[in-house]
Amino acid sequence: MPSSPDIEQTLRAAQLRVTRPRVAVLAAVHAHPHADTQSIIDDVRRDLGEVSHQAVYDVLQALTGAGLLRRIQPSGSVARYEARVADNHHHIVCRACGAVADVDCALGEVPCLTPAQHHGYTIDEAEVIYWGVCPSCSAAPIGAAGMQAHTPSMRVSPDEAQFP
Amino acid sequence: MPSSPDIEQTLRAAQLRVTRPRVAVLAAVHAHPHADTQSIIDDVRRDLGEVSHQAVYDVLQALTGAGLLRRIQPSGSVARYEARVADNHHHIVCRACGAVADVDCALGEVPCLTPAQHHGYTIDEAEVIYWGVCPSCSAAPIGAAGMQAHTPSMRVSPDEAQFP
DNA sequence: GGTCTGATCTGGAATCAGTCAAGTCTGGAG
DNA sequence: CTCCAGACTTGACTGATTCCAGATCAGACC
Repeated sequence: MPSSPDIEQTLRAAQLRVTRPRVAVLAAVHAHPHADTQSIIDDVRRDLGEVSHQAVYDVLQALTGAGLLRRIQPSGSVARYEARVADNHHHIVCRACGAVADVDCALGEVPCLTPAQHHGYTIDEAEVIYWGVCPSCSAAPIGAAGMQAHTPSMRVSPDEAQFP
Repeated sequence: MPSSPDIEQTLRAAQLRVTRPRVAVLAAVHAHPHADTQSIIDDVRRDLGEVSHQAVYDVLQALTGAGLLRRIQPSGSVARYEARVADNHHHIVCRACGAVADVDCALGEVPCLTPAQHHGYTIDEAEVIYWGVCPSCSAAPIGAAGMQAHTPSMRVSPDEAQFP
């Protein structure tokens, strides 16, 4: 996890001004990959005191636009952010609790960008989401029993994404 | 595209009661693959007159649960539905206009369910979204110029998903 | 260090997809 | 034809996200 000076360095390298909310947001995402916006807001406030949600949304958008963060949004979930942007990795999402885990790209470096047909589209990213059930939800089938057969639309509050 | 009796047959086969809203919703999705909820509501109302949005939401959920429809939701887009559920195909989404196109699964039948690591998860579905720019947006770079470098978060109103 | 300027932040309100709850209606089994 | 579980209507609500206008601030230049 990068230190505060590292984070400032990163921001400057991306031609972004260094502000306390930005540093805090970037630190929060580094600390809690796949965190949702509300968790990030909470974490930033724990760090800095009162910060408007608008500031956090703006910062997230700026950092995502600069390529410092990546936004992921599995069906039925709110937007989540992660700081691992260098590689083309994918995600496994638990249908029961919404927990997200990283997976390396199955096919190598920049690989899976060649679909069977491209319909004339210029492809620049392949986003793969594996849906399944995480180990802890498999172990506790009570909670998993009520889940939807297809895409889950319930409010997810995965252990992994909540801050302790 | 199935006729109205075909649709009723399909509903009965899925142990669902045949109601006018259900037939209309199923017909609308067959007619307009990748349509968003609002478009479906509009189409159903054009067909039946006043129908509550709640009814359409309920019907979409029931049909999705019964496996008659598949729900897809690319990041930054609203929920979309399609009636092609038999195979495990994927989608190409245009970053500029949000248009969606189908792609057959690159690896065969039920293939891409084996990620590089599974972290103990039990995988049952792999959802692949290719991000790129569609031919018409490539041809008209004016509109495409302002797009986000990463995931688009603007309100998409793709030609393909709107009804003519 | 002081000043300027454009980017950023604040606070509030608006928007919009989706959900909830309670009452009414109806398809289809008997 | 009757009945009733399931489907639909109505209306309000939630929660995520965006928009706006004015205040503040970081960084560059003097």
